Amino acid sequence: MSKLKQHQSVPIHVAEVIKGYVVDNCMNPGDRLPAEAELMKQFNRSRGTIREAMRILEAQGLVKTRTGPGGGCFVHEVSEERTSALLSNYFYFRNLTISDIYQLRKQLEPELVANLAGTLNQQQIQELEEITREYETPPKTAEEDRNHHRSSLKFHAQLAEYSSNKLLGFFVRFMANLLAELTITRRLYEPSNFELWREGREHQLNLIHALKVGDRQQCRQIMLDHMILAEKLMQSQEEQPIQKFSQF
Amino acid sequence: MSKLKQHQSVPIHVAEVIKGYVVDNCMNPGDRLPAEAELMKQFNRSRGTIREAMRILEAQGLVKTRTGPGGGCFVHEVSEERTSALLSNYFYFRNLTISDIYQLRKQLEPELVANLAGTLNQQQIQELEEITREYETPPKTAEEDRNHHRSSLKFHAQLAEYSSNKLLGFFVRFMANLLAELTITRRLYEPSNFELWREGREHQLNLIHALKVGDRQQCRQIMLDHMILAEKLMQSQEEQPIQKFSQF
DNA sequence: ATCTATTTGTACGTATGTATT
DNA sequence: AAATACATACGTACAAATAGA
Repeated sequence: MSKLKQHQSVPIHVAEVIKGYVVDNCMNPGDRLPAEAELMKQFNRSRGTIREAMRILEAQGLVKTRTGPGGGCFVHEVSEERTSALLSNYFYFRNLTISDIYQLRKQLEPELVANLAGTLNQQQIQELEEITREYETPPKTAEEDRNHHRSSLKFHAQLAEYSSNKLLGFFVRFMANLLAELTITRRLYEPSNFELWREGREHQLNLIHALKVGDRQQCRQIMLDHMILAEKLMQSQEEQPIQKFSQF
Repeated sequence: MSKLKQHQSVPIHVAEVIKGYVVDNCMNPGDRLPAEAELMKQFNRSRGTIREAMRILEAQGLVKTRTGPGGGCFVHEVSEERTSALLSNYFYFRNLTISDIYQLRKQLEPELVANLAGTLNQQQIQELEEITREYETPPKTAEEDRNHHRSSLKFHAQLAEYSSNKLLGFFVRFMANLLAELTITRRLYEPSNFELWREGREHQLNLIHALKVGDRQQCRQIMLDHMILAEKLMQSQEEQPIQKFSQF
């Protein structure tokens, strides 16, 4: 078990073994790992080494540490923010384009809302309506346009939240976050684009209605139309690649 | 810049600042970060603290360290394995099911191969054919069946590799890896399932042909059929949630 | 409210390992 | 083969946080 893999630094190895320990013992979020002193004895390593191992696990979001008596290192559910940030970093050097993202959105978001049709409760519908109110008036400035844009993406992230398919939900939210980070000014606030703004908003209102009455096919179609429209809007910008290191 | 966020440990803060430094200076993979001694001076921190910060960045896959003269800490392109492992960890406590994954595969894989139709070169086609040869005879034992299963998933991962859409490619590969980690024995080697094995294999051969001649619609349809078949095969197993901490 | 014990956090010095020149 | 420049690991000391007496 504690055989050291060649050319792998000791802290990394320690971190891996601890990870295995968590899995083997079916530990759950909140459960406490042995204290540093204990681990020093078990691995026969110095404090610094054990601590570096802990930092590795912490960076991966798998544990949280607390000081004080009863403190220590605790198993922790990996947060969505962290995972999302880590995934963004992966794409940092890989130059995604707007069309790459929209190819996926066109596939996944209609599917997501079709699943949601007729399953949302009163409160969830209200939350969606709440968000749409954030952009009920046409944007008049670049600043306002950016806010509208972000709120609109929040609408999609919220839908993803409701999905019972956690994998689908995560992917959809991740893409919405990627787009939100761009904070592109689409110059939608210029008069020529009022019509597009109106159409986009109408889509979302129609979608909410279709979700209420549970019309799967209608949901799917509206979302697809909406994606095509949204892509058109963003494509009007130069096709700049997406590049950003996420902090957390 | 170096204002310390409250309740954020020093190493994490140092790691964040270094990350910002990489972004601000548009550093690329291979570029060298300041040496430990240098960072100790700049941040006015001890060696241990700087090293913990480095461990954090390393765990995120953003840097690699090398010993020796001319060694040090280098910016590194986040590897797919690492990202994939981190993402798996996120889903560790979230109990994904086989159907969750297949809902996505059914949407994404047909789209992926449609894009690939007529774009693959001689060598790429050969690589695919190579993989299919790994399961040209029906499996006779549980062990053989597992290997077939993994090879088949390798076929899908390889297709994803060819996609010009890096986002789509990553998602598809990630799902293939998730399924491969399951190493479920499907008892496909039992006589009753020969027919299903034959059908699945035929799909892949037909797909290669359709890719060659560049029939987008055909590619899409074959892959969809294949996904439906594959799901049926896996669903014949009890619907166990997917739970595994990825090592790397 | 204060003190005390526990546990992590930070710092420093030193010795050793390792790859390049 | 030796010198060099760097990372790796250890041990100790003390600081900070927190829970409980």
